Amino acid sequence: MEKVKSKRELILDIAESGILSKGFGATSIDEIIAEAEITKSGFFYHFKDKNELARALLQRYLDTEEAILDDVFTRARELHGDPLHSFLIGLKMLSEMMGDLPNGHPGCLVATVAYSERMFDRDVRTLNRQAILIWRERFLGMLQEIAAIYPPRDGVDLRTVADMISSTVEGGIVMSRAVGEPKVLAEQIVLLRSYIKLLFSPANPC
Amino acid sequence: MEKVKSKRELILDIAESGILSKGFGATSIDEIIAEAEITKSGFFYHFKDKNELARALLQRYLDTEEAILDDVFTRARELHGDPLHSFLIGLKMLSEMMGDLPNGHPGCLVATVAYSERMFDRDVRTLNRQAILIWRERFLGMLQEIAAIYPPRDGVDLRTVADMISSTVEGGIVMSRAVGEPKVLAEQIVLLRSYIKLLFSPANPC
DNA sequence: TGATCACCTGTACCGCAAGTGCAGTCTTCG
DNA sequence: CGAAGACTGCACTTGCGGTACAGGTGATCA
Repeated sequence: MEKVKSKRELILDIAESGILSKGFGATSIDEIIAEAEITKSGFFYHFKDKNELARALLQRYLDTEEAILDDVFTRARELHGDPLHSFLIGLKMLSEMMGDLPNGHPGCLVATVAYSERMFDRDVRTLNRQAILIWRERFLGMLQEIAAIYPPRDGVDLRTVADMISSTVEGGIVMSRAVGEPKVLAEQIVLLRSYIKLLFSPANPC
Repeated sequence: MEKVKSKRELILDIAESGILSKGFGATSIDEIIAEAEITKSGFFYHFKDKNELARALLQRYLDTEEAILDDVFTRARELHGDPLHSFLIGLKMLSEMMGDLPNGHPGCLVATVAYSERMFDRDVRTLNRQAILIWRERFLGMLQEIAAIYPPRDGVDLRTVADMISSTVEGGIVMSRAVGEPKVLAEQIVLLRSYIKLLFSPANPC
């Protein structure tokens, strides 16, 4: 029984892949309903307009991203009790995960929303903003735990470093897509890892 | 005589600000011609379709970006003869420049193209790819010059570090826009600078 | 002077996409 | 049986991208 998947979920799947490859505006409802084998009325039964589709899509996307991050850093912590080392392991796992995607990372909906502000309503934009802030807090918590044991070099603000994690992923995705080299994203995460390592390794004032 | 600006340039200006705030698909030709006070025929006289507008826009954008980078790193080199120090000065200047933009960075057309692949034709996508590769070579050249004097820590590939410069800017822009905090971009460039500094500072094997 | 050209205007039209509205249908479940 | 959930079918509106083509106007140049 593969047919447990509801039409609603099917619409979300089709819309997501369309939006990530073509953008929100270029993914037509006609195209989505053709692939989902439903009618236009069927579409509007589930979503009152395209913005509601965007909202549902973003929410679903953020939920799975959060689950992935939870999983990676929980497993990393199981492999090493030390906060710094487990964080570095987590970043390595993240990098490998990104490198293993056959066609490269499909793109981040957060960036899609960020780059088409006015196409989305307040709700969608707020949801997007909240997601970034949640990532900021997540990574900041981990960094503070690290900093309590390994004092970081002066002059760096931990919140900025926390943002750097998200920023590296977003930037890496843009670069990978623009240049057509999926490996770029993985490389950038490795470089980020190298920075974190340097940042928290004891300064040796020879 | 302010009227030296041709209608063509005016169209490009209006289209650019529209695209950066709403995305390519959401910026209608009707809207552009209304603001430019020309007719639809006038628009299609200059650009045979929307894709040609995109191509011209991207080309113009890339030219000004290149001019800015040239200017910043040339001035930085005049301030300090050493490649590492002048590079660090250049990054600082770049960061300050980004922080000084009153409404934050308006967004990068390269990312817009990267995130709406299928909306643009081959020409536009190739142009976009070339731009990233040019940036890669530019920064790689500077990094090699630095590495010749200050041997970098093992395990880092200079090409990846070169990509990191572009990646940081792209990621920083996405973050700034998504969260509504213009300063994030400037902060991320400062952090990148801090990494470059650590990377090329002599390792002290105490 | 008048011919040419760049740079437009005006009008009419096409097809597609995003909706709106609403009546009807099939299925499932209490 | 009846009600609710998950749709279908169809007709219609608006806006957008684009085409086609017939002009118009001011500057430049032989």
